[in-house]
Amino acid sequence: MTDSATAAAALTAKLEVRDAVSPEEKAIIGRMFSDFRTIAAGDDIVRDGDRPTHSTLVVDGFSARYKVLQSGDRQLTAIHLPGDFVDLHSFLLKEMDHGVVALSTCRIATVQHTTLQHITQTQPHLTRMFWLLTLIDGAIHREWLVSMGRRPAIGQMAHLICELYLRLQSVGLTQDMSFNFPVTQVELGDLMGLSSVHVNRTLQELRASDLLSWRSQTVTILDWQRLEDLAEFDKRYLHLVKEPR
Amino acid sequence: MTDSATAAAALTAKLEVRDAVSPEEKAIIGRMFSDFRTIAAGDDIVRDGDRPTHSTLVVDGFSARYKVLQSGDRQLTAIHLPGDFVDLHSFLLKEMDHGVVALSTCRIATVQHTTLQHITQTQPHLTRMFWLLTLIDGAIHREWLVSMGRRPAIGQMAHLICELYLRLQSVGLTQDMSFNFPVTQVELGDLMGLSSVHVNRTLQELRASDLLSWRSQTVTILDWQRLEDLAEFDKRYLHLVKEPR
DNA sequence: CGAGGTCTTGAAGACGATCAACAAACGTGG
DNA sequence: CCACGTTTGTTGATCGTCTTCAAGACCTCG
Repeated sequence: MTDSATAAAALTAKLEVRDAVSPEEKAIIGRMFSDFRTIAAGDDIVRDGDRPTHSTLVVDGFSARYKVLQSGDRQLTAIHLPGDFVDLHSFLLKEMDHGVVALSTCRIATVQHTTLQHITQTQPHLTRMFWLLTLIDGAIHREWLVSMGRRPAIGQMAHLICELYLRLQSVGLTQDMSFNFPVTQVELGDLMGLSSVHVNRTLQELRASDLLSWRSQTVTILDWQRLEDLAEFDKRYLHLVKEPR
Repeated sequence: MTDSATAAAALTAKLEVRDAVSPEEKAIIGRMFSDFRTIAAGDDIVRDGDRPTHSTLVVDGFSARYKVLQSGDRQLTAIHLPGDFVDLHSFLLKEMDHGVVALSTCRIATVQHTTLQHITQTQPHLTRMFWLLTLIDGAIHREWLVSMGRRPAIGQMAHLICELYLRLQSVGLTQDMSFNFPVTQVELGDLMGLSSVHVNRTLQELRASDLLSWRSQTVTILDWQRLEDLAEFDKRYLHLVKEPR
């Protein structure tokens, strides 16, 4: 499969979970990506303050949005899986107000903003689908706010695992109850607003309760029901429902 | 001024901060609202689980998005000022994954989703402006994630005050360095993921440092520079820049 | 003037941070 | 394929921020 076809397939898969994608739309998506590149883990995909002329899609690998404070403390505000745009919002926001870092080696593809502009002029339904993608980003942000504000660390961790499992499952990246998740405990801490030491202890608690196992970057959920209960996980916020939009 | 004109003016003001609005677009906005209502403080404007057939704009008053956990703990995930849509996202997300509550008495107006649908079919630029509004919501969510995850309570509080000041100023609702903010300390706690007791002590600290005063719902910023420094506030995330979108 | 809500204060305790050290795993080059 | 260096994970001890609980003061509004 060509790079272009792989990128298109990843995006189309994500869209088709939520609505029908017409042959014409598939053709447009099939032609829209260019500039395929591989980014090393730890490198920036987009930098804070940039004014990109294109938006970037993750074709393979994990990346994250982040902001850094003067103290050096870092907060990751979103995590991107294959098929996710890392900065579709830069099309209209123009200036990046955060960076995007590759958490693992990432294969990426880009769409020119001029192409997106043309789509908004001629493809109302496809425009709404892209708008929808950014709305789901927002819904996830809200759920993370609840996790950070009101869930204890173990509930927050459980919630994150539930979310990742469903998001990965929706794009075919789970095997039974497990998935690959190549992040360190420091990164997990930056994701959840915790110290890496506390992440470590929280994970031990989850393992001791036989809720999950996590070895060599593979997470296996051992008891979905109890994990979901612990997290008070309600998947409606992921909007994994296929209907006309 | 009629209800319809007031709603249109509030929305247009917010849009014109970020991009030019054409006469035709103004005319469309002038006709799009209906169903003007007043909501009492504490009442829901939209309920979790609803499938609205319209989106709601706050014309006057303060409201907030929220989720509630089984423990009864509540987290507010966004605050809406006059001119803000509380659920523009329901147009595409379809099902509400959170509630929206009036923090003060609110005057609201609604737009039918069929009207929004028609706009997306015929008004590409206006569609992008509406999309932009939801993207700014997302940018604010991200900044709040940083606040909750990595800022101490006093920095988080300072950051919130800075944000509110600029957002209110951009729609003409500040007087010099002060603004009306009708929320209780319990609600502030729900906003920031803190207990009301800690909110109280944090506010005392801000007052003792002569950074702000807060009496009878009026916040006055006494030293913007030091407040901004304390918050590490960088207003770029509000995207208060007028440019073609 | 009374009543309910809101703010304030104190005391005690929990959750998570920090610091420091060591163990384990990984990957890189020889 | 082993050796070594670096990154990552783990543990213990101590500290600090924020929570909880409880009571009293204040304020607002009917």
